[in-house]
This record gives sequence, C-alpha cells and structure tokens, in this order.
Amino acid sequence: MSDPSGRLYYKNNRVKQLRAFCYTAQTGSISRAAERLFLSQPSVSLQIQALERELEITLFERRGPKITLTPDGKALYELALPLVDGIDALPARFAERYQTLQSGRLDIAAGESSTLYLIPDLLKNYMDRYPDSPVKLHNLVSADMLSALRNDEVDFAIGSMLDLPDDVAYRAVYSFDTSLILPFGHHLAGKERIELDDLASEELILPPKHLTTWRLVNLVLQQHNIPYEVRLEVGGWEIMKAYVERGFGIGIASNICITGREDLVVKPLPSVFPRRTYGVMWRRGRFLSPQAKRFIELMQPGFFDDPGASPQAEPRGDNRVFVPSGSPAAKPQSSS
DNA sequence: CACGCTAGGTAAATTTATGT
DNA sequence: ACATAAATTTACCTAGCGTG
Repeated sequence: MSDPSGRLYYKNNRVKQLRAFCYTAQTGSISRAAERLFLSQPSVSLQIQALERELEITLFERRGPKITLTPDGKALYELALPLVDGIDALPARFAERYQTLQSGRLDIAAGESSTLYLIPDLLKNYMDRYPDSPVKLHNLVSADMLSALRNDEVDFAIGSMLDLPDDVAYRAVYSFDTSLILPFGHHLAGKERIELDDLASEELILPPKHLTTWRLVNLVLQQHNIPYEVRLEVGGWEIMKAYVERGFGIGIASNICITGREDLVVKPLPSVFPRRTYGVMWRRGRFLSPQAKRFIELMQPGFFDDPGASPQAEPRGDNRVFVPSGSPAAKPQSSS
C-alpha cells in the first residue's frame, strides 16, 4: 500500500518496522522480539507484514511455529541493523553532546574598556562559581560587536553603545561620568571647576577615531565651538593614562578606566559630557544559554526577574543612549 | 503444545474545522 | 495568526483460532 503520490507520512514509522524486524531476526522469534520491544506479539507480527507488503519482498519463511530468514530477509537485515542501532543510540549521543553544551563555553563580546575594567571582577566571580565553564572573551569594537551578536557568534555583549539598532536589545547596568585627566602640576590641575572653555587650545590625547569616545568628545566640542587640537592619538585608556602621566597632554576619559591607582589628577568635566552607560546587549529574540544568564545575573542580580525580562526596561533611571538631536554623527551606520 | 495469525475494541495521535 | 474542539486515523491490546 505504498502511496502513489509519493507523500511520506511520518506516522508510517519505517524505523519501528525495521526495529521489530531486526529484533525478530536476531532472536528468531516474533514473540521473543515482542518481549524485548515491550509490545504484543501481534504488533510485531503486523509490523513485519507491513514491511513485507511495502517492500514487496518476503522476509521470513513461515513453517508452522518456526520462522526462518529468507535471503531477502538476510539482505535487509544487514542494511537495517546499522540504521536501527544508529537511531537507538541517538539519545545517548545527544546527551553526550548536551553535556558539553551544559558546561559549554560562554562567549562574551566586549570592547576594551569593558574587558579591562568591568569584566575582570565579574569573571573572577563567575569562574569561582562555575569552574567547569570555559569562557571566551571577544575583544571587539562596537561595529564588530554588532555583527558578532547578529551572527550568534557570542552569547551577549558588554559595552556602551551610542546608537542602537532595532534588532539588538540593550540594558544598562553601569553608568560612568566623563573626566578630565591631567598630569600633576598642570595649570588646570589646581582649578576648582573645569569649564568647557578651559579645554580650548589644550593639547589633547584621545583614543583612536573608530572608538566611541572619540566620536563623543569630537561631537561635544564641535557643538560648543571649542577649538581643540589632538596632540596624540593613542590605542586605549591605559596608554592614554600613561602618556598623560608623562605630560604629553591632557586626556578626556570615561570614569570606567579610573581605578584610583593612577599617578595623575582627575577632574570632573561639565555635564555637557553625558554619563555613559555600560550594559548588556543581545540579539533581540535570542535565547540566552544558562551560562549566559548566570553571568548576567552576577552583573545585576534580578536581571531576569521582571516578567519577560523586557529589554525596554529603563536602567536605574540613567540616560541610556546619547543621541544629540540634529547631529549627523547620530545617524546609525546600518550594516545591511 | 508452542507459536503465529486474525478480529474486535480502546486509547492516543493527528488532521480538519471552528472560534478568538 | 493562534488556540480549541470535533472527527478521523493509527497503533496497540486481548482473546480466540489454526497449524505443524
């Protein structure tokens, strides 16, 4: 009764038939096979009949109460046994793999600041608690971070994002002010309150142009018509601090990188430099792995508590995305 | 007697129809 | 589009029958 339309009904369980057949061939008895399969004898008998009918071959020679494998039956048995074994071993094999998934790797994308100043303590905590879960830190700039999120190359990202695409969810967890960092003895170091104008014609040290901070500083200073000169462009906060310490110029840095161990003067900047928030980003709709959730819970206990873990939830009243109105730099650079 | 086969009934799975 | 209800199909069981 093979379907002339060629349509495959999944209820026509060929594997079940083959399993019944293989067991019968092995034991040389339908009843015996039925026992092993926890089925009734007729059930197995029917399975074999169906198989014979559908394949249009005879598998067993029925001679009274005895059955013997025909040559066709022998041939099919050799073909069928690996299939049945393969299917039946599937749960075990999957469990094997699932095990490695459970203690599976945690992939975190993060920018330099997060990697350097935010993640170490978190990671220490995480690894103390879950020593068997390996972690990979993907040190990426924000554009690469987005594509890593979109391609599911990472579980989530930690960082700060100026303009957020629709397909990525963000929740701020930390926020930091921006400060001016000066070498000791700099003429601004003794000043009570730093104004924006004070920055004019100072010799600035800034992080590279492709990083968010550069854009931010550039934006703020241009908007307020503060002329400035970049004396030195450096690769990161640590380098910037080192060069400020040695008197190459002054730097504008997010407080995230101020550890208190620096050998320099830190002055708060006027509030035109917005607080930057740092938090968690993930591809909208992504199912977060258990280990990812555990890590995020360490960052912010209760992160997943509110129903639906709404990505829209406001982060502790911070201004989370800095989008200056009417600025060309605020246009999101879409990568599609 | 031991074993496989057929029949008739039941529970579960699956599809179709219907409502929100 | 999704959820629920009704109808149909399928898988299986027990019981009884036939055969070497």
